[in-house]
Parts: sequence; structure tokens; C-alpha cells
Amino acid sequence: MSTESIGDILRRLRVENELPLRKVAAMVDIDVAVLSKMERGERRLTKEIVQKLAKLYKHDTEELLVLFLSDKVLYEIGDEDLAIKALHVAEEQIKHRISHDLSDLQISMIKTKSK
Amino acid sequence: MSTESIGDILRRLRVENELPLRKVAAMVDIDVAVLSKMERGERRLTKEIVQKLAKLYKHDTEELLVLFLSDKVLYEIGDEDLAIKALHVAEEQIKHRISHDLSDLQISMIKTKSK
DNA sequence: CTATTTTTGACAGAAATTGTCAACACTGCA
DNA sequence: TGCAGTGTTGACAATTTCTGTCAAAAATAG
Repeated sequence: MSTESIGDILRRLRVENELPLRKVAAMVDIDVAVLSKMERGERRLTKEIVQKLAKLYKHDTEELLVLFLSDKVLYEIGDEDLAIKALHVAEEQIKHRISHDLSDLQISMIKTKSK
Repeated sequence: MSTESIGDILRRLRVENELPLRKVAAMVDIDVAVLSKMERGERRLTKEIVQKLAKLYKHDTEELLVLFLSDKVLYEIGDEDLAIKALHVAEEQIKHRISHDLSDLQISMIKTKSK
């Protein structure tokens, strides 16, 4: 398995595209120093920056966003030994909420239909 | 499945123990208003408060901490449709890190042994 | 009605985040 | 050596977010 962080990946993509920090920073409209720190994990990435970089490097946006989100999660609960249990609970709640939303949708569709 | 948030649970536990906010707040050393808001999800809980409340209500601390952590995760990435993928990636990284730490431990044990 | 409990909003201070900048270090090259 | 391009670091104020504290209003029980 890869132990490459999202910052590492973004840096690798940039190098592979032979782009200097200066240019990329200008293209995604942030300061060079900030981008440098983001690639090295010293500043937090934002969803917007990740999306812009994915497009710029022509790399799968979803994959990078997933890594970005995963990073946020690990940042919040990473050093807890209950982390894995917490992740499972969180997953269940998301699934539950989705099915709940689906029910709402079905109800509203029925209501719309019967108007 | 329960759709009860950790705040709801803490409130229920308090009511079941027939304790007013006033008393509990004093016991865990926070303001009444803050505890009220924590129970209603208007202010973020802290690990310390959750632990104190678990002890106070004689309720399983681990269960509440897991819910607390899960809540933090959902707060960070809950409304993302990539959330579940992100949780899986985060889980894999935790497992990976654990096994990595174990390797380190084994190495250090070997080194210690051979001294 | 009265006492108790809970909720709400406001507030200042603390802490974290952000964008900006300049100085510094490193590299390859002339 | 000096120079140009590149990346890193630390400092800074502005901003946002988080905290604890309080008092008044609202809700509830007796």
C-alpha cells in the first residue's frame, strides 16, 4: 500500500507536469509559500484548491478529493485507538441518513405525483 | 437503528439520573448554558467532558467516546457524497499505520534483546 | 403565582486560520 | 564566481472560529 500523503501526490503530479510552484500558485490563485506548505502538509488544503489542482494536472478529481477528506478525518481522530470503531459508526450513520433522505424523496415524489 | 445523537443520549442519561443541568454543569465544571448547548448539539463536546459525563452517569465511556469521535467525523465530511469512500481510505491508513508501528516495535524489541 | 430549570443571545478574550510578504537557501549554469 | 530560477521559512496583521461568562427570557413543575 502507498504511504504517500495527498501532499506528496500533489507534489509528484506537479513535478511530473514540470510546473514550478510559482506557476501553479498563480494558476490556482494562492501564494507560492502557501502552496509549498500545502504540498508538505504544513498548511491545510481546501476542497477548492484540490479541485483546481486535479483539473490542472488532469488527474482524477474524485480520487484526490477522497484523499483530501480522508486526511481531514485522520487529522481529527487519527491518534485515537477508538478511531476505527468511530469510523464504522460514522459510516453507518451516513448510510442511515442516505436511506432516510431517500424515503423523504420518495414521499415527496408521491405527493408531487398525486397533485 | 438509533438516530439518537450523542447530545440526545447525554440528555437522556441526565434525565434518567434525575439530575438538573445546574448540578451536572457544576460537577463537570462548565457553565450551565454550555452544557445545555452541548446536549442540543449547539456547542461541540470535548473528550474530557464526555468522559466526565460517562463516569457521572455510570455509562460505558468507550461507547460515548466512539459516538463523540464519530460525530466529529460527520461534522467534517458528513455532507460529502464521497464520505464513505473517504472513511474507507482513512480506515485503511489507520490499519496501515498500526501495522507499521507494530513493525517498529518488533524492531526495537529485537534491538533491545540483542544488547 | 412562584420557584426551578432550561434556553437564548450577547460579549470579550483566546486561539486558530488566512493571506501576504520578505529574507534565506539551494540548484544549475554561464 | 555571479546570476536566475526555484523552493523554504518565519513573521505579521487581519480574519475567523472557539471559549467561557453572564444576564435575561422562556418553559416547566409544584
